[in-house]
Amino acid sequence: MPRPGKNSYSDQKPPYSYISLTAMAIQSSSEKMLPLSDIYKFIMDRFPYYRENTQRWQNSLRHNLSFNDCFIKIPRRPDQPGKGSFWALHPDCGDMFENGSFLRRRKRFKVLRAEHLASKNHQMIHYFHNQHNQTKLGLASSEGATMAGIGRLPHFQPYNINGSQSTGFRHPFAIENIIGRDYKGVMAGGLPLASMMHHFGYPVPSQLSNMVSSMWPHVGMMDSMTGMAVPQDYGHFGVPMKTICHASGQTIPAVPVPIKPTASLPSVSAIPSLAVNPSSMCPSQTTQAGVAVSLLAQSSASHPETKGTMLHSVLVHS
DNA sequence: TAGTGTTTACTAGTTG
DNA sequence: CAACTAGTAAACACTA
Repeated sequence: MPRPGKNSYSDQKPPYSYISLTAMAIQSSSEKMLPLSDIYKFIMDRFPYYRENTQRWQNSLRHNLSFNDCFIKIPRRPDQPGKGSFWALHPDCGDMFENGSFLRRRKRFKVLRAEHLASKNHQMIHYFHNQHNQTKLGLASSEGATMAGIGRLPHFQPYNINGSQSTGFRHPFAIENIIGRDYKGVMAGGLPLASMMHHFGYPVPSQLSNMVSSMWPHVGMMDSMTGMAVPQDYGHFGVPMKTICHASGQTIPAVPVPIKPTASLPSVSAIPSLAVNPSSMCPSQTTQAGVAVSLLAQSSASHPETKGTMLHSVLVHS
């Protein structure tokens, strides 16, 4: 990577693959699906590098959308006139990048043929249309998830039901998770940033997020609570950071939980720090964490293999 | 007609 | 070193 301080980084190529960039764009949308033109726009808005050679990278991006099973095409409804379809993330593609590199996945996400047909052409469409309707109706998230049959889909939490990201969960592809993601279980919370930097050849989140904020200041900022980068627009719960938890004026250390499930990972109920004490948290954090833990417990019961992933976004008051 | 979507082919880099 | 992933180019079909 070029050294900071020299010229501007804004026209440097971001350290993300097209898959990452596309996923970020999709995850940034309120309905978790975007038409191609809006994906282009998201990328160009945030990464000046992609304001040039548009034909080249947009062709590549379209290739990725078609080629990779992690993206699903959602046909427009009659009340959504326009060109092209919407693109969304496959619910099960959440941990493709669990090795921490957003340039290269640990494995290509591939759905089984039968699932491919069913899931890409029916179930997902059904879900997204349901989600849209429930968003309009303001149904509770768990209710909506059940109705849409998405409760069976472990990685895909129904964000933005009720018009806000109220569950406290963030899809692993959410831009703030991609940019400011925990690295192989490193605890960002009480560790001096400088000491973390010595451990990895590739930037750990603090490095990466510092780099990102210096290269692309319009993308994100450092989260004072976690040392992780978050976009300027959102905190970890999809609301401006100021509104999250500063009632007492003090910063509350947050402990990102390793995204990768480990053999030693205790059950949710066995994690002392997850025994959330509502009185010790600000209201929004209480609600968010409560819902998160509750959903997590639900999901873990039926999908224990996803526990680690689900835990990733739960911020724990230490 | 421009934008969108699919497919094939190739190169380069990474991983096991 | 084989297998894999990412990026790129290009051809072609479809459609608003």
